[in-house]
Amino acid sequence: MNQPGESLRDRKKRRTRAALERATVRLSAERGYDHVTVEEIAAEADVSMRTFFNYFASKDEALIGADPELGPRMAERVLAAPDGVTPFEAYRQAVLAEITGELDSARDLWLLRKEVLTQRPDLLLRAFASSAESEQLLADAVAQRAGLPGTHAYPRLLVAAGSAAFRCAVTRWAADDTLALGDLVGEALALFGTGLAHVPHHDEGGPS
Amino acid sequence: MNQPGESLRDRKKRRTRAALERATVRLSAERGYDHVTVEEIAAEADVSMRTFFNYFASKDEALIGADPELGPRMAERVLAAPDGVTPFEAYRQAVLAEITGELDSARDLWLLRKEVLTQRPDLLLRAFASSAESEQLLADAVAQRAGLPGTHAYPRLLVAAGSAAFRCAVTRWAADDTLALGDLVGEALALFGTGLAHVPHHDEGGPS
DNA sequence: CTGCAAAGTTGCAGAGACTGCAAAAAGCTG
DNA sequence: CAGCTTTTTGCAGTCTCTGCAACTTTGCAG
Repeated sequence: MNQPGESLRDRKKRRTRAALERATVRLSAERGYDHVTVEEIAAEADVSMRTFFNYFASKDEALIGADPELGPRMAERVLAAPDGVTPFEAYRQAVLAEITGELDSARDLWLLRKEVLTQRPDLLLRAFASSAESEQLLADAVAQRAGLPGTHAYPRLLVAAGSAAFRCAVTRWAADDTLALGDLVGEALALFGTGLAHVPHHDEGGPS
Repeated sequence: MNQPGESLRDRKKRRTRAALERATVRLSAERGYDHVTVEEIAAEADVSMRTFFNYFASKDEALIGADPELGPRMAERVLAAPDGVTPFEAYRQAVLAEITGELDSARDLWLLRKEVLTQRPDLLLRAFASSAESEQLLADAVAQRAGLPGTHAYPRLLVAAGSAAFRCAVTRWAADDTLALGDLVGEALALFGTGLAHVPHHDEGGPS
């Protein structure tokens, strides 16, 4: 009875993961990240502490809601983009799609995360530490699409630029939430696209 | 008797820090990063474990040899560049100067680090996690130089691009050490300078 | 429905990173 | 030497994270 949809098992797993992520974010926003123990998070999600670590390799990962399928999903998106689209553009679309999807389905969580990250900016950087594997995967996809050997700098730089863009965008978003996170990421990627050699004009918040 | 040079205290501190860094790198290269405990590192450097944590906030920091003065030093370099030099160029020079200086004074350590990072690429990413503060400092310097408000994306993106360039360069260097690390960083920064929107030509290893 | 296999959960014991505190040691200065 | 500041150290304790083995839940086929 294993419909393509989801087995009971899969549904439960998804719920547990979501509960743990949610508990981590909520409690951290409430009391501060390091005044919350994994034990408390697990209790809040109604599982044992040991189970927490079956889902997330670290507290950091849980805070950011690390998704093991994100890397593969984005890689697929990059490869699936229509011909004639540049690797940069394909990657850019993949990033933006991922972000709008995330904000669409869990905007409330991101608002709480923003609180936590405002207090502890280093957590954002740390959260990306576990994504080394995903970056590799994505870089390979970009390389394939660009017809470059895996040793070339370009693919790695592009995906590294992507996470840098995301990080900077979140930081700015946290400081001034009148702007949409998606737009900020878009702006950052645009700058990376045209190059940083010259300083961009200083017409902030001008007419759209 | 406090000559502008260095007091005995300062000299000892410097030596202890260097010994800890060196012990961390050497033992990690020898046995693998997580088969080395802080206790062993401290013993190797002839200090107590508690002293290790007076110098480095984490094992990660010790492996990479985190230097508390690096941020300020680079910020100063950026601000001290002659007028007429673009912020990008000033930053680029600061990065390259730092790297050649480092390789000049401790090439052997970097060769060992390369071994460790080949086994555990995620450590490179993690090592940067503690540099959030430094990045902020540097971004402010770049902003000042560029005459931009601290809220602008450009300065943050530039310094983020810098660490991305460094990370990617080290990764490539680890995979193929016929190339000079400094050149790889330079190449990466050049790509960020001209923009990632178009795929660069594929003439690897062509005539210098 | 029943029994079996696969997948997931749990508790436990333990290693090891890291912190706060206060005492001891070492370097500095008059 | 005496007094002061900085550094080192030991110790107790908290917390993250892991391996292991028992136990429970789900999926499935007879």
